[in-house]
Amino acid sequence: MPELPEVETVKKALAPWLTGRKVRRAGRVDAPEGPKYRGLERAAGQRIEAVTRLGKFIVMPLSGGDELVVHLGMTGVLTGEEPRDHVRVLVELEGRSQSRLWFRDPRRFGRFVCLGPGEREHLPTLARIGPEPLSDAFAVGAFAAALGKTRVAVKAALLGQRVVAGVGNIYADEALFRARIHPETPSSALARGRVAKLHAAIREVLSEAVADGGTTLRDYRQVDGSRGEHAERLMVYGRDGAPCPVCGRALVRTVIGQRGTTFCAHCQRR
DNA sequence: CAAGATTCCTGGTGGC
DNA sequence: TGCCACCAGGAATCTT
Repeated sequence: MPELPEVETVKKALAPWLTGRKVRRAGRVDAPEGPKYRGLERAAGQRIEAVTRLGKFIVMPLSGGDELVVHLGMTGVLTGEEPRDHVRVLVELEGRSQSRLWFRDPRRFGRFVCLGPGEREHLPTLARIGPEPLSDAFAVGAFAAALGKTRVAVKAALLGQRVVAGVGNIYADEALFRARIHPETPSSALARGRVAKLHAAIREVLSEAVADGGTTLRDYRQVDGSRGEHAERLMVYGRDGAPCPVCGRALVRTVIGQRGTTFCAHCQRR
């Protein structure tokens, strides 16, 4: 799924293309009216001042004070080449070259909206997003304090986006494996040393995946259509039944917070 | 408020 | 081009 490394890769490709361009028109294509595509018409006439990322959200501040916000969901793809089907949003830019940005999203779990000042409450997760894991804002002390506030499974806490931004199902499993932490461990039960290991593991896993251009399992693609190469380096995600890379015992699968979870019951302890 | 459950959606998969 | 039930999953929304 598109998580921080995938969205970061997309953002890097979009930034040189879109920054400074003026929106001629933006709107829904093959999609029903609704909160997932709200307010797009308002982007017309405004210049894209920057292409940034907050967790899994792509945020583009506009010259008129609004902002375009995109979440890729599970299957969302941003592209400069016209897709054959499942186009949800089209943004037309002023100028002759590369003047169309398409949002293709077969499953429609993604969002593409234009928000005015103070309207981020329309995206509650964005409004309460946690610190960026690859920035200095992600401090061990604050991470420990946030984890200490709840007894939900540590994996569920990581997926919540409030303790740390941008971690999804793939990298939660990978980080917990590296930190040798059982995914069902109550968040607040983690000793400080283990929190520090998890903090480091999250940063390692995400930065390595960013260097690989993300993880392509099925739908995710870089903006130029190429695959992210991190899939072959995954140690546990999607590998249930395969041998643990460390101890060789079969990796097991369970469900935590309605999410498939793969881990090593021997190496990862509560 | 916290925590868990449900919902959205459709391509891919596996069983028959 | 066989048919079809079932699954995956991020975030919003609903329920407890």
